[in-house]
Amino acid sequence: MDLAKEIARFPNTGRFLAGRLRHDMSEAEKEELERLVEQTSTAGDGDRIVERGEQCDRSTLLIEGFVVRTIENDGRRYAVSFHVPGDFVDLHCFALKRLDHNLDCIGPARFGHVSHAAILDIMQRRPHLARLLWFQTLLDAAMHREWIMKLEQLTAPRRIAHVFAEIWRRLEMVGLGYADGFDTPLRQTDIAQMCGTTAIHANRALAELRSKGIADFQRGEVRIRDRDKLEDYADFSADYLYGDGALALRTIAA
Amino acid sequence: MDLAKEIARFPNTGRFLAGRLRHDMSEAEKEELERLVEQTSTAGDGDRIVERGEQCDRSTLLIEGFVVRTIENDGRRYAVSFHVPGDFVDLHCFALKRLDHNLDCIGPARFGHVSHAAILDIMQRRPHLARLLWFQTLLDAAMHREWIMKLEQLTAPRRIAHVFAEIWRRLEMVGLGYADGFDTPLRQTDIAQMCGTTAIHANRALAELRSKGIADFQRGEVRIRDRDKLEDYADFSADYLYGDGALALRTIAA
DNA sequence: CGCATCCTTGAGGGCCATCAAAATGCGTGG
DNA sequence: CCACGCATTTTGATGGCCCTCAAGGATGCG
Repeated sequence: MDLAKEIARFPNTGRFLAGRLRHDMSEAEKEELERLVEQTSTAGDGDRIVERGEQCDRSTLLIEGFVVRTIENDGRRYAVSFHVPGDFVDLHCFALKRLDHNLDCIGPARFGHVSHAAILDIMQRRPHLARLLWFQTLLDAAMHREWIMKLEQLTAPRRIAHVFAEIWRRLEMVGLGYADGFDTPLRQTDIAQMCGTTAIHANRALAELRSKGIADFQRGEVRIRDRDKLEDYADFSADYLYGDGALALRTIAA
Repeated sequence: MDLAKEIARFPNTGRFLAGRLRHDMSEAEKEELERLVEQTSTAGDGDRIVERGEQCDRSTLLIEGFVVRTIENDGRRYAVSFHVPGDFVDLHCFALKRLDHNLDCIGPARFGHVSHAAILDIMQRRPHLARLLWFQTLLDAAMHREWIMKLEQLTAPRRIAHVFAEIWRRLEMVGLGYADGFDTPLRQTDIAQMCGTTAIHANRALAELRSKGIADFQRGEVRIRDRDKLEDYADFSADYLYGDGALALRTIAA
């Protein structure tokens, strides 16, 4: 499957589950999904797309840009996950109705909106596509679990290396990675929030990654010479992303 | 809704979503769910119910006992979540097919088994019930997010207090909590693994909780005098459990 | 060129990991 | 009933990671 062609044919949804189960979608399903996007919108750096507790009757697909999920507490912000283009950032809102967290843009972003009524219709008419949607929400949970282990286990530099390894793989799956790294609007503060540390310590940890030749972060440009070295250092194994590793599945029933 | 009566009428599934959306289930749905359990089984302390990577074609409902989800790394075990009776411990396996983690018993437990074929059938025939199943898998994700924040933010004693607060609330929802605390087969080692610390430090943290009068853990018996004091100390708010807090929903469409 | 934002560096102290060892509780069997 | 072994819990001492307060440099924009 040629990803560039997919994106040309399906400008809003061409990256949905790319590198994962997109190959298991029929032409009809792809067209149906693309039609689900009733409306698109844009937002800028720091904009809040969804606020904790607000009731929603539609879900949001990230078409371009970066989004973080955050929870606020005592005025401090904690990031619990992040999203790349092609992700349905709040599909779980379909069943939860109110979210337990916020969705914030990092850098400019573009979104597609899908009403919950339309998703309900899909569930009944197209169970296979519905199951793929469910799958995507479970991917989020799998990534959460990996983050929990990462936080329980790794030191700050290794956590950052782990985040870099994950971002790089996920961007590659949707055609946005480079051979020697990736670009991101993330600041050091954002990285710190994703790794449960302070911006100051994140800065020192980044310096260490640089001096060890593991990853070079410079104002949003991440350059990595040796992927194995990075992934070894971070104790990273991409299985949990359900791409083509040990846990991958090729098709899904119904 | 009288929980004791529910459990008498539905011995295998009477605790499913109790305290959450069970009130939104029709009689027919409750009966259908109970019938889904084709088989039950028991297991003992330390038994592994599901192993990372193994392919499964049925899902498991925890009827009695405690279960933790673990990921192993370098011979060390990390707990990423836990389950109480009434939880579908591996419902996500329905869409993921292979799990990214293990499911281990803490103490003796009893399980019910539901085939994926039966769930698929439910999706088409009973979309409302299917959506409740989806909801339960998303609850897990919401709890994961809270754990991430907990690990990013709190010191070891506060993390433990947070875990206690969560277990207590969840046991209460399924009729297994007491006015002054709860009982659990968890050992100090298990608590340490859930909080990303060592057994030794967990022991000191538990001593601190005891001396501060926040919680008294003695060989699986947790006694708490003042719930507000505990929850304040742990910075715990039960909203994310989607019980009857700010994020709760009363009914779910379809 | 001034300002805001982001990044970088230094010093002191607290939380927690690690190594080591002792005490407690519990079931088994003599 | 007591001795014994085992798992679990408890205590002590040392050192490292990381938080905090503080201040100085770099970058980009109007």
